[in-house]
Amino acid sequence: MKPNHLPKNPPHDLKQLHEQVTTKLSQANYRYTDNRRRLVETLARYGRPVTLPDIINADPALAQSSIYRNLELLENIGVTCRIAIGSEHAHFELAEQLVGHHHHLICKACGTVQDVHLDLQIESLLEESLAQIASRANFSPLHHTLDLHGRCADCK
Amino acid sequence: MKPNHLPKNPPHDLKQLHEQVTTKLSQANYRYTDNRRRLVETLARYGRPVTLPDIINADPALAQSSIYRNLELLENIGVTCRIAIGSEHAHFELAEQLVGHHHHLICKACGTVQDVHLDLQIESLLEESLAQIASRANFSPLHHTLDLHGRCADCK
DNA sequence: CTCTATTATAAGAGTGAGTCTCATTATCAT
DNA sequence: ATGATAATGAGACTCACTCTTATAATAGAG
Ligand SMILES: [Mn+2]
Ligand SMILES: [Mn+2]
Ligand SMILES: [Zn+2]
Ligand SMILES: [Zn+2]
Repeated sequence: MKPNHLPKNPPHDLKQLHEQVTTKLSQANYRYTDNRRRLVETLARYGRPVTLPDIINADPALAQSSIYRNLELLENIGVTCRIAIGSEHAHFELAEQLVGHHHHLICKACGTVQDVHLDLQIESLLEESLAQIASRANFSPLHHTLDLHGRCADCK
Repeated sequence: MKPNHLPKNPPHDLKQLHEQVTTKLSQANYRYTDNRRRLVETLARYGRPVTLPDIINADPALAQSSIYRNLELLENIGVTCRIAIGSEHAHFELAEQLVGHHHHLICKACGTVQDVHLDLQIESLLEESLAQIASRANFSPLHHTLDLHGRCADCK
């Protein structure tokens, strides 16, 4: 029912990603500066939600304040997404509009987050069930988040 | 964000709740002080995840530092739970050990969080699917979180 | 009931992730 | 080129949360 499953574009296709970001930026009358390009590229290279220190570690030339400013700008036009883990740092990744709907494995030990995809059948059953719950509570649903918490392969 | 309000009628199983908390505290060699009793009671009365200002608003006699300290202590013995919404304040509620497994409706406008229960059949299908995903990623699952984001009845 | 060791409290100082300011720099339009 | 606008980045600042520490409450021994 709900078109929550948008086409997934593999993050290894950097050129196509940059084209999509270019379009979104120009539609909002923003420039695709070198700073922004490197930020998007860093997120794409990681391929999983990362913290601000992760980003600076991958590209130390980027300034903290500029990264935060651009992450907010890019989030507003649907390029990136901020996710709230329990960790002291927020995590950032490419938006589902670009990389498709997915979920997260969150390691309680090292804090790393990994993308995973739910079986399409369960995903749609879940959507249906959540829509029911929402209408019962007179709640307007926008999107859901589903995280699995535990210990990653490296930490167990 | 609109102010939060306590429900008029406290649940009539408060006594049982206090008994359970007493047991957990004494097993860990902690005292069930007046501060801790009032904190647990405030969380029970709200019946949904609340922020620290919410708690102080409901019981202004409680000191901020004591609330934080006791919330951490109570979380360590499985009485309360801290949840990370995107909001500037963390949210706290009674642990699932005490109130059962459930999920959350999160309002993007006013920030309030509401407890909801998923259909048992879908819940077990989901568990199964997540277990598969975890084993495929060599990940040791502990628990999952499922939130529906949107606009609550009051805000839409 | 004292006395004492231990636990809990609370005011305020401290921490740090994230935001804001503003002077400088880059880019675009003419 | 010249002026207008957008973007940058260093550092000041905010504020949710933690830590310190002096005081208060409690349990247990005698
Ligand atoms: Mn999903
Ligand atoms: Mn569930
Ligand atoms: Zn790990
Ligand atoms: Zn609302």
